[in-house]
Amino acid sequence: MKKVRTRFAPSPTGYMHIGNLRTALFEYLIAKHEGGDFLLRIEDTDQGRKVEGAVDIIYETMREVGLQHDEGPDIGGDYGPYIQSERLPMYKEYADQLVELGGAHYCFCSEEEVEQQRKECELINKPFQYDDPCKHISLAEAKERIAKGERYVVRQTISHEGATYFDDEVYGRIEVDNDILDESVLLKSDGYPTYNFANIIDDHTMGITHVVRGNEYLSSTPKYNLIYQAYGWELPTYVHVPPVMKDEQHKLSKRNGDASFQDLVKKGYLPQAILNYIALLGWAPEGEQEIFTLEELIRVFDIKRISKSPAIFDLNKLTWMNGMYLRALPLEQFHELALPYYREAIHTDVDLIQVSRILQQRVEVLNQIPEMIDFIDTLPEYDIEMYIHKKMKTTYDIALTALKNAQTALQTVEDWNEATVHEVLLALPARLEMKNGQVLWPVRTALSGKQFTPGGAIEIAHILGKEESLRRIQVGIEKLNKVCEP
RNA sequence: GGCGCGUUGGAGAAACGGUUAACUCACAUGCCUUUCACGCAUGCAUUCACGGGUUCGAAUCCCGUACGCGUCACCA
Repeated sequence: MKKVRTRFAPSPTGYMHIGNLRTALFEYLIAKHEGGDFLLRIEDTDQGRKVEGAVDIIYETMREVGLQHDEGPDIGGDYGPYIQSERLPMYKEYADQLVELGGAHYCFCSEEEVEQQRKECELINKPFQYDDPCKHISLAEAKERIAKGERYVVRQTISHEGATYFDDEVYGRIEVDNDILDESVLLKSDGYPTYNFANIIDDHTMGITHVVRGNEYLSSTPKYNLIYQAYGWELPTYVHVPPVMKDEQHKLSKRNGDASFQDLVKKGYLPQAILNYIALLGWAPEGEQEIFTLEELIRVFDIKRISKSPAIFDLNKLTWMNGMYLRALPLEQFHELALPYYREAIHTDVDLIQVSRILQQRVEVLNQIPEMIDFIDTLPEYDIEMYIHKKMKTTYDIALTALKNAQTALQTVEDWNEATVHEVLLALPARLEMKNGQVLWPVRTALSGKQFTPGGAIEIAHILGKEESLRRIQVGIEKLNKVCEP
């Protein structure tokens, strides 16, 4: 059994697509599940689309999610170079060889001539197939014209007899009649290979055993298999994967403003959570487990369980999963991740590790943090009606009583910490013949001025400190005094 | 339009011809609880796009229809 080799071959466009990242993940998992190699190849033949620093973003992303490649432009390997633009001379050589083998021919037609035929096809609503007069030019004559400096392309030669098929690992046997196959350009007149040709040559010369790619290539794959046949090369195993959609009709794409990997990270999604979530798009594990480490994914991944139908990216579920990851983190690690977000909202001197303690159980996405804790810095303006809570059975009078008693009780606390505050506050309900909520709800409201807060009255009081807590309770008392009869 | 592929609840999905169609997210309700969140529990597809057929029996096999996506570049 040959060693499995897969490749991730992105174009350096400046960001990492979620769909591409998922393809990379599948490629990585397929290789690693079999103990094989995963390589990185940069497809930069489109010079017009080149973006400065884009390659670094690719390295950075792969590093962040832990998809470590075994060979690539940055680390080398036995099959280099791993950047397509550095492999240019090779494609021409292979193209010439293919012509000798009868799998392609030189074509001297102008783009206008091709365009004209395409228009005619469109007019009668026929699928476009270029009927190339150059097919009948003898090889000797063609070489002569090339020698004289005529511009030419190398175009695939396809016999219109019969049918060709291939067996895809996901979609099964795909078969098409040869007479619908267009003879497309392999080597452009500027000497650059077309994408598909470069792919064939690179995949073969790099010993790729499993070609994993989007299912948009499903219908053109038979055509390119003809090239493998002409060279006498062994076909790779094909794994076509279904697309990742943003809704039923549209693929997820950065061009439509959909989130890229780095956008999500910027919002506070963890790379590991993102990776885990996208593994579940178009693939399902055998059991009921959904949270997986990369190691676990490698172990359980199975090509057979890749789905044929498109999967819609659900931010909702990613958010849930991100929360699971956040909660599973050691406190110190969560704290470190949260720190930058604290700085956005908190400028007073509070014990931020205490903030992390109560926040970790409640945050789902890190960028929710500033909004959740803004009350720590300054007590927001709040409506007095917040003191009324049906379930807690509070009224203005009860709230006022609770606050006044809390105030006097808290003033006596010397050593201000959660235990002491807890002790003092929880002594009140019994003494006042109230329910816990009737005391703690008003106190929490006075301390935060918010409907919902991370943590309860005691935790918040601890974080705010004695002085600020008492000040806020006093504010609450004054508010309530206005509506309560003395 | 030709060709290719797909279609299980709002989303991800399981099922591989055989009792009440797993599980997760979302949603709803209840419990827990000082709010929220967590956690726990319950509910949420009499039905698998639709119509035929095969079979004792079909979401699962076959045929057709509809809808969606892809592809038909000297773009990747």
